[in-house]
Amino acid sequence: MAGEHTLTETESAVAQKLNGLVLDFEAMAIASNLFRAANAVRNHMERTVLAPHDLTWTAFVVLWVTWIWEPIETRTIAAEAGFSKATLSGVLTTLEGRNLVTREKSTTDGRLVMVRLTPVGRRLMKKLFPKFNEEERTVVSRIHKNQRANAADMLRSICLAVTPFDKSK
Amino acid sequence: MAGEHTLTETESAVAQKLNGLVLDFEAMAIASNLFRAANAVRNHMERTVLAPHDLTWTAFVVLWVTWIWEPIETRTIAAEAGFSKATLSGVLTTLEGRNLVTREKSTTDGRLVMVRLTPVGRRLMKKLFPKFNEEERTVVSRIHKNQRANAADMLRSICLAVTPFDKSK
DNA sequence: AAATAATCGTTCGGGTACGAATTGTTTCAC
DNA sequence: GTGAAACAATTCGTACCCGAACGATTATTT
Repeated sequence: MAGEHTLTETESAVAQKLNGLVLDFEAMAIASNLFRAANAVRNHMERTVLAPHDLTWTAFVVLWVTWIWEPIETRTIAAEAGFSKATLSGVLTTLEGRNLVTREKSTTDGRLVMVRLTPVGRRLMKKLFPKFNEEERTVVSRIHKNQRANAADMLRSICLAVTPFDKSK
Repeated sequence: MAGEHTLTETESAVAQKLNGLVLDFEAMAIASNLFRAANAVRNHMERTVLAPHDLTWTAFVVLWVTWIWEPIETRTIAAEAGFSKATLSGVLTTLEGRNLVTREKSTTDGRLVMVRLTPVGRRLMKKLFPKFNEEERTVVSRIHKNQRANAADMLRSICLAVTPFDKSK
């Protein structure tokens, strides 16, 4: 993470490549840093909190969402966690094999599948989440306290801007 | 993306799960929104700009870094793009098979591999990047202009906070 | 009631993603 | 100068990750 080239160096290099074209370097910097940050945080979490319990970031997110809202439909987990149903299917199989979650057909609608945590999964989350939140505190530690609400808002604005539906307002 | 539960609902649900424990909900919101945003942006870019050219997000990032700095060492690409050398190896093989990049051993150090764009790759980037930047403009469109520099800084602060070395200052 | 459409979770194929082990190269100690 | 240590990229094994296609179930039409 954190490439060795500075922003200005990159800008002038790009400017040379596309002589005369109008580029929004500020937008470029935000998009680029958004990914550096997300990657850095995920790697940090996996190394410090998740790896000792043999959990990937994605697996943890699925456990977390299920823990909060169980019983929960798979489509809701996917929407809440932010990845596709196809991805979720595989992750659930992994977690099921490790006896952390259970799948069962909905009794009211045969198409739906309800997901729950096993007692083992519930115990794991109760132990893990405080540690996780502790590291989340590290993540934001260099953002001024009075700027943090602002930071969350900005990230929400970015989500809104690229969400397909409801682009108005 | 954009789960159906509001932040406050989530907070009270979590609070119930961990009765009495002190949690930093602001940190939680920032970390969570960071990933929603990063995912949303990547998916948006893949659907609007990249899919027509059969490129994944990662493949595009590799092409971009190479385009700006070629000839470039593989380890530098990985550092600049923010993922592991193991990942890069696979992506380079894919891009090489599509005749978009070339690999060649460094003449001065036999351990290093230098990567370049092929003419085809260079032509692709010259056409693609302006469209990409156009969409980056969409990404930041809902952040107030006078807040954008701030946004980039916050994301950099997050990177710094979780970067293993040089935690001081 | 029987086609038709919509919706759900899964599967499939191709492409990332990582840490650990591996292979090849250079450098360092002596 | 030769063995050891350091370093670079790749390979390996496992686990995501997505869109598209699929089969099963429910809803809608007529």
